[in-house]
Amino acid sequence: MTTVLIADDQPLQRFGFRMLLESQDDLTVLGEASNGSEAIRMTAQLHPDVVLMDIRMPGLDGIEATRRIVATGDRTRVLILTTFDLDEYAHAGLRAGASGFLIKDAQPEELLSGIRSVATGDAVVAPSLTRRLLDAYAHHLPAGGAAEGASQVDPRLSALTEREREILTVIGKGWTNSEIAARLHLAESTVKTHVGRILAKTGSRDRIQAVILAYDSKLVEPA
Amino acid sequence: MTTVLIADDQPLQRFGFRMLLESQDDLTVLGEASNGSEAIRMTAQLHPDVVLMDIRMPGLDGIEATRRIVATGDRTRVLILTTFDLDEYAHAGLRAGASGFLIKDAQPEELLSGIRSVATGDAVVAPSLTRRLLDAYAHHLPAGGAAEGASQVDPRLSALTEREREILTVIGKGWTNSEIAARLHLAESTVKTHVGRILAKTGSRDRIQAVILAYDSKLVEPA
DNA sequence: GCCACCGTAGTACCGCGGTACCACGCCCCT
DNA sequence: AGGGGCGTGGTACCGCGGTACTACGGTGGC
Repeated sequence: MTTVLIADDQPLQRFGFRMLLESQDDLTVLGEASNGSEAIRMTAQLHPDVVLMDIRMPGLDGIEATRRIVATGDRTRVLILTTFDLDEYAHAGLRAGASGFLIKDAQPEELLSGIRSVATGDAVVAPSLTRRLLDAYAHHLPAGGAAEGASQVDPRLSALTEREREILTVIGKGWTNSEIAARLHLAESTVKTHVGRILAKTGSRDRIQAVILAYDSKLVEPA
Repeated sequence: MTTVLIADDQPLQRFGFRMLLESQDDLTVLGEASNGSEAIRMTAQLHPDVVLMDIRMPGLDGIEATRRIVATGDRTRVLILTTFDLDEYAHAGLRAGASGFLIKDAQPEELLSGIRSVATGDAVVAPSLTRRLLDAYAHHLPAGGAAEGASQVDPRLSALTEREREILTVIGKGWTNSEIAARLHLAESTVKTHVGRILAKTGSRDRIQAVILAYDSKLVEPA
């Protein structure tokens, strides 16, 4: 028997998941959490085999919740379920230690088999994401290494090197590539290389997403 | 007995809706459509009392499907259900003739009562949308002027028209021109015209500066 | 009745941004 | 001595973004 905790801020979505899971003999829903903090608390208390985790939740989001749950060393596995197949999320989610990543745009059967796979220790990634994930990881692996303390660093930035975070900061200030090159005494091609890696690592499709990330992660502060 | 057609491209979402609705004695699900065209065809065939319509669907979207269903003059009512409470959607949806507009971030009871209201000819709008809808419709009358609240609008945004502020908001969310066009039902050239005027009026050299402005002026909030 | 503004839409053009791929020197670790 | 990560730099290509200009229907003001 596999036990599951549902973490999603949308009541209707939770309801659907619960109905689907409980229609299966081998799956039991232990509870429902509507945000990240709740998910962490309930996981510590109920020790489910699998947490079905939504990313977008008020307060503590699914990525951060995943990180903390995985950090406990408990045997609970996290399967992230999101509406969008943005690599940004996939990256951050997998870096956070999730065992799987599926998009909600999936057949019920896929979700069920995903849960069963994750419960037995396997990993699952939505087909539509697999390719891009491989590309991104082939491009460059994490490195990051230490940086354990780091405290309130946004997990999505954790893969970036020192220099890359610097560049991201000025991207967030709206500088163009040529401006960055001039003011940091670099060749524009170097700047492009950095920017490319930043986009790949953070899963941003263009510098605009990176600007938004810089703001959301408080790398740059609103004026 | 109220009959319902579910139109949503996400199988899991449909499953949840179906389970919820069928748990009620007075509601029957006649069928499920996974895109707009299917919704239209099935409506013409099954004549449900209510169509539960998602906006984002591949091919023909929910707005256009709503328009065509309403245009048939049939007594079928459309209740739009969307993930986001963007006013663009609400506007477009209600203009298209929808009888209601709810966000998926709702309690199951709200959805059920919404369906019953719409079936009896009433209209339903999600509480979080009501205010903005009223604001927008008020603007329809006297061209703003008063705007008693006036709130804390950033002076740099004061030259913008209502529509331009809308566009700037989604620019701030990182949408590309083509995404804006698609989701707001505009031609890309129109979007470019708007963007160009926004940049000119705000003194931004590119959309990146506009994104930063949107954050700094609190037009969009950090996640 | 006319004019100004707004929202819509189109065409044509060009440059920056992003990608793909390659390359080299430095430093740290084994 | 090797290897891997990092920062630097280069070339080539292409698509999206932004500009310039035009146009037209609707609405509200005068």
